[in-house]
Amino acid sequence: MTSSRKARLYGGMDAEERRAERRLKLIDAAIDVYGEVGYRGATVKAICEAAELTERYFYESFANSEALLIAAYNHVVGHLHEEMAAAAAGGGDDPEARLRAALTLYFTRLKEHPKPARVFLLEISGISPAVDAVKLDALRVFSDILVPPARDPNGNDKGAATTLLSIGMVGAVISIALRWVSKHYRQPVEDVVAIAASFCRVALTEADRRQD
Amino acid sequence: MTSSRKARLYGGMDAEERRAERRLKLIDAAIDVYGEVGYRGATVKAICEAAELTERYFYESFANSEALLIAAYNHVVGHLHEEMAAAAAGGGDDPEARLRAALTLYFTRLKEHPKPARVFLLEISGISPAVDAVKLDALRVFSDILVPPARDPNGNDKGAATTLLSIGMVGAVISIALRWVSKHYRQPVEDVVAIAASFCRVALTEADRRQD
DNA sequence: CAGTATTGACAATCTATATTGTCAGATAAC
DNA sequence: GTTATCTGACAATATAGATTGTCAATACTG
Repeated sequence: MTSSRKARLYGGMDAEERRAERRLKLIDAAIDVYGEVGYRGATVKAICEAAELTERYFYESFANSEALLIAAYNHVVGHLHEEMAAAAAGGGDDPEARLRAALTLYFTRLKEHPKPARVFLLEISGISPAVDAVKLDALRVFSDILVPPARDPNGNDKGAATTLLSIGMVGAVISIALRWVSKHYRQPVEDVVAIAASFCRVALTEADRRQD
Repeated sequence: MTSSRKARLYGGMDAEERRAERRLKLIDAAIDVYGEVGYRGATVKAICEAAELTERYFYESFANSEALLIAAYNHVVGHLHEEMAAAAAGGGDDPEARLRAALTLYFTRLKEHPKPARVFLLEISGISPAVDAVKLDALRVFSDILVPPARDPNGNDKGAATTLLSIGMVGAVISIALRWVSKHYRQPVEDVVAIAASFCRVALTEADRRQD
């Protein structure tokens, strides 16, 4: 008991730390592999090899492939959203400025990291209900960053029509991103941002109009 | 030779006709099954059972599952696009009227036929490069129906920026449709059309603006 | 009716991968 | 240096479904 209370150290890390490190390596490897061959083409074996770990450690951290996909997605997208939110905050109070700042960051990151880009744009669709739910959640966050939800003075939820506007906006931005990525980043970032912003403006102004 | 020139009739149909009929039954069954369990959840066996045919006939008409998915998709979407084009034509010369007519038809059909809707909205994403290509093609047609491509007086192709506008527009419309379908058609058709149209208007007006 | 083409049911095979299990060697603790 | 823990390689098993093959029953033809 006394000696087993704290796990033996390996490489200066206790059991928990080692586990966490392996988990992270698997997530990184997964992003790499998904980026190469797609989620469906990615085998557990291939991911483990890329992570320089064996299958054993895969099942130590994840119940199955899907769990890893979700973890990888959340890893990438969580980070991205934080950055976007920060960028938006830098735009001050002007909705238009916030929007452009967030979009600029989004498309810049997309261009800097093609493989993660593939994970959260492409690979995440239509895998399973669980994955869809995760994605849906992320898109809501994404939308809220671009165009913060307008609540009426009573603090009520926005209406169904406004939701569809958000959905459409995000759909447009994602589709543009997808195309831009798949065509190897033809246009400069600022051009793409301008085009995406024109769709976001619909959500911005329509939502106002409907609130009168 | 003389007697084998014409195939034996079964049920009043010659070999070719019977083959065509079975093919059609398989496509219909596939749409049904995809609508229930998704493309990935759909086994060859299940589709054959739904079609009241055996696996043999599956491989008679299709090289593999993917081929059937593509056939089913083209079947559904080809028909839809014809109808949309006709509806648009009924809108006369006014781009706005054409747009609304086409969108109204689109969302109306979506509501009338939930299962085919699932096939061409959801099931078609990220299966394989071949399927993606088919989808890409269909979306281009879809886009051209909603907002006919503006060609400059010299008949040149539209620019890359205009392409991204089309992509964004279609992305918005499809996303709205997806949500509307998955939430069981909450809003009336005309409301959804109005929202979708507001995104299409971006492509309409921006394309003009950029052409000056 | 005899003979052949066609069909339907289903078994056999094949492939691919996930998942679990084994074990020898390496590493840290004492 | 001895022992317990941990690690890496890899074998064994399980599953699922596609694809091909067999054969008797059925429907047509002349």
